[in-house]
Amino acid sequence: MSRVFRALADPTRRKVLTLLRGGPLSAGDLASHFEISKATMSAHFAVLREADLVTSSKHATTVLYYLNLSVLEDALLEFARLFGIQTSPTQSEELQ
Amino acid sequence: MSRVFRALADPTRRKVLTLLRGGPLSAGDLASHFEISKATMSAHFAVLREADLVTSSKHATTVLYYLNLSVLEDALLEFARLFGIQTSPTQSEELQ
DNA sequence: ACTGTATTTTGATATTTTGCTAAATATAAA
DNA sequence: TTTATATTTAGCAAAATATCAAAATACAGT
Repeated sequence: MSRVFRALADPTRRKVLTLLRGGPLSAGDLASHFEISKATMSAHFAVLREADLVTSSKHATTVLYYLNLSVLEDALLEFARLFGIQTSPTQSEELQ
Repeated sequence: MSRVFRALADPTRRKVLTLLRGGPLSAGDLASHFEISKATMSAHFAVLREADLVTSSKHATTVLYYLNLSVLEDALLEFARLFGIQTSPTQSEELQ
């Protein structure tokens, strides 16, 4: 929980996540959207991985990053639950 | 946005917010739930105030803290919108 | 005016975060 | 095997954060 919020507290990392909404992107493609060194971007990716907000896979020399939407959804629900804010039921909950 | 997530990244501050769900509490009452100095708690309150997650009012020597639920709700909606996660409409949206 | 209570501010220290450059790693291609 | 490309790791500096004890502030009651 803390790790997810901490990851979301940085605007660069939030933008990375929104870029990944459109589908997986490589580390380099993601980095090209920012004026920040690739080494620093790599550190941001590590924070996102540790929060389990993204996963990665390596193909040849490029590393692809994927958005882990389910962790975001869980964080959102936990957030809502913590403060008694009502949200719509999830699909899996409706199936019960 | 960053300030709200950063404020939520700390477990002490999250617990303060959940304690305030039951209604306003004084700085001292809030502090009594933690094994942390009052000076440090005061710093946590300042972070929550800067994120606009709480407001405060002074009565004589005691400072009362109030949960600002609407800011939490807005943050939750923004969070959901950012990632295209569906939520139920708010009451005010239904009234339009 | 003095005393006691509640809270915040200040000053100090330790840790974490964010950023950089340079070096290391891994892989593909020539 | 050398070279080029993509990415991460290492090492470092500056800024931000978390914590405390002690001092300062604000107010109520005596």
